[in-house]
Amino acid sequence: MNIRHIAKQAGVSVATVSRVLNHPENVAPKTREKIEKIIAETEYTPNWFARGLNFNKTGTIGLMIPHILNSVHMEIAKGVEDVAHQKEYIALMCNVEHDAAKEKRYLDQLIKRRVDGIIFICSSLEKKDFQLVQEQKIPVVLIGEHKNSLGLHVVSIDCKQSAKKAVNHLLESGHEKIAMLYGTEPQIENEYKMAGYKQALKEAELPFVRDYLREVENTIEGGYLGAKKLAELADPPRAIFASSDYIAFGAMDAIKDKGLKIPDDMAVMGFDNVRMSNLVEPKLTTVEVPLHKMGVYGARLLFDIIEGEEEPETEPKTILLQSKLKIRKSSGHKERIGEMF
Amino acid sequence: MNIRHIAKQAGVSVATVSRVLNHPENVAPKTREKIEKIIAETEYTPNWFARGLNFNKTGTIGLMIPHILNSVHMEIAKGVEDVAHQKEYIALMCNVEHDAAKEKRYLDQLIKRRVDGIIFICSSLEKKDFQLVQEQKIPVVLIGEHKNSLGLHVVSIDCKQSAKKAVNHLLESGHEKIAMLYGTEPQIENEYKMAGYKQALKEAELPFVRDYLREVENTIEGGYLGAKKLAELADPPRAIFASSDYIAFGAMDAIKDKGLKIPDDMAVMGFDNVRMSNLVEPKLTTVEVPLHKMGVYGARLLFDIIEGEEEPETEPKTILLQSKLKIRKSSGHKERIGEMF
DNA sequence: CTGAAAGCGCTAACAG
DNA sequence: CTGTTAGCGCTTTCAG
Repeated sequence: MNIRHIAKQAGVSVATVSRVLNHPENVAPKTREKIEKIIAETEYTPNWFARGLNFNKTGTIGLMIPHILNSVHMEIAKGVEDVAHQKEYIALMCNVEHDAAKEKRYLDQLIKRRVDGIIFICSSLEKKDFQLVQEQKIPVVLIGEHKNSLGLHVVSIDCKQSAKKAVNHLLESGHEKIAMLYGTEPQIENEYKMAGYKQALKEAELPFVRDYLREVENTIEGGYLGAKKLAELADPPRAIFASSDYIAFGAMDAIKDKGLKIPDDMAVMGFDNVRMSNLVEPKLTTVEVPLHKMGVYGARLLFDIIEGEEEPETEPKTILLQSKLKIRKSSGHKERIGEMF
Repeated sequence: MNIRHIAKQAGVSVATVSRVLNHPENVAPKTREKIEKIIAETEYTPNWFARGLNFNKTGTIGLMIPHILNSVHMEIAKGVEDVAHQKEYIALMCNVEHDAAKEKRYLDQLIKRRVDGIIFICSSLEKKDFQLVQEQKIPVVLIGEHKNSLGLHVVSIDCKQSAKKAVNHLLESGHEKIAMLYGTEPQIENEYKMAGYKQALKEAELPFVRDYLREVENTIEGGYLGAKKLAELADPPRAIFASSDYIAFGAMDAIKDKGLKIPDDMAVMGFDNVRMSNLVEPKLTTVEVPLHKMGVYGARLLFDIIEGEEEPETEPKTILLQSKLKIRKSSGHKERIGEMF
């Protein structure tokens, strides 16, 4: 069923049918109605490839997701999908699994498929890969901090400041021996969080203890293992700042398994404020990150560029959103203030 | 940069270039190498639309996901993506949000884009929608039980039996007043789970109490609200069987808020065995569902059909996978048996 | 307002 | 082994 069938049935040329599809205003109402009727009856839909061949517009954006089983990333993805769907675009979600090679492979696919734009969530790609995309004039937006973001639009929070805020809260709650469990992935954001941790300690004039800083897999299991090691130290810390809630969940489990009490023996602080963080026991103090909003803002920015509102040569934008402390029981704050801020 | 540029640079015809791309064995080694070199240098990639126009094969499958923030669905999706990626296919993941209209919209898109196959996870579509797809000769696999699956390949567990098994466990643990909280979505599977619940009661010759059966949103919040109502009943149940772990999590939270002890005052049983289910307190007894495996099997089945191993007119297959009880503390089993089975 | 025809980039049958 | 050429289905000038 193609445009010629329709044309024949309507007794017009293919050009006319094409017109009612693309510029209906240039067709006489009578012929237009006739053609529209036939189109409806036959449920004809123009061949997508033929269309793409002419337009080089696909109504598709690419979305790189570090890991589709991590609800932090999926919250962001949901934000992107929400606006994409509303704009009648479709988002090709790519499950990158924190693997630069896989991300690169997906990137090639996306370029090949001529997507109209790409959003990277916490990408692990390097500058030269992004340049590849820019050469193709494909608009790009990064969500999450990135070292190589120069020249690219970015939507993010300030990881370093947020981490600092978190550690400061632990300090204010009376802790001095504070450890940090930071995830291997996403690498760059966690480096910034680590920097925030170190700076907070420094400003408090506390020594930096090498043993208190551990890299772990960014999973519940990673957190479990990391906290276990910390608890087994000769001089164990009294508080743990985890770079993600998942790590914190694992840490809490390990602490309990060691027979220690949270927060009395060891306090825990997470990062992200995923839905489960106030269902574990004790409820987890954490840093609330506006995940969904980041996705929405990122997508809006991308569509502004795609739809040409934004001049392509304009200065790249960096949108920095605010994080907030969510104070709950796990951090052992002195007063019971519920959820501050 | 198109095939003609390459042909010109190599001093050959476009046909020859096309050949080295598609049937390199039919090209003289010398010319082939020359052309391959130029292709590599110029980083030429054939226009995807032009290709699709000729082949009507896209290297893409559609994947309908009820809700991308629900890790149960995403585990399945991950299974699908794993095999798709390995087969060098790309999966268009569609976030349906339990909304039949949105699912239909996505379906139209997928058909328009000529995907090579579609996998539906717990679809809410009706028979006639599936017929639409079958008319287009697009292979389809359903993951999750479905009333209208006749004539379609299905990969699933037996929800009714699994639910029955769950309720039986509660019965064996000494409970008699057992309530059920079932999620609005995915509708059909939950109907089957409910049937299992009813049958288990019947076989135990226990009365069915209308108030003990509540429909709630399939979320933590839904579970919270539902359990709260149950706890406020004049004659409250002593155990709750939830149709999903998320509902169970919410229920546990509500029970605790009411000042009741789990499992002594009220036992809780979930369904799915999501990662968090042994991190809540007490650890949640639940039904383990082989989510990832379901995705893998579904995808394999689909690719068998796509790649023609499976004759299109063959009898539709139904692959039923096994669920298992995961017995933990929340159900209040008499003996401490750890995680049975 | 409508039709004829060129062309988008690629593939494959056909001839050589 | 390679080139010519006719499509694939659609859009869009250009004439009329």
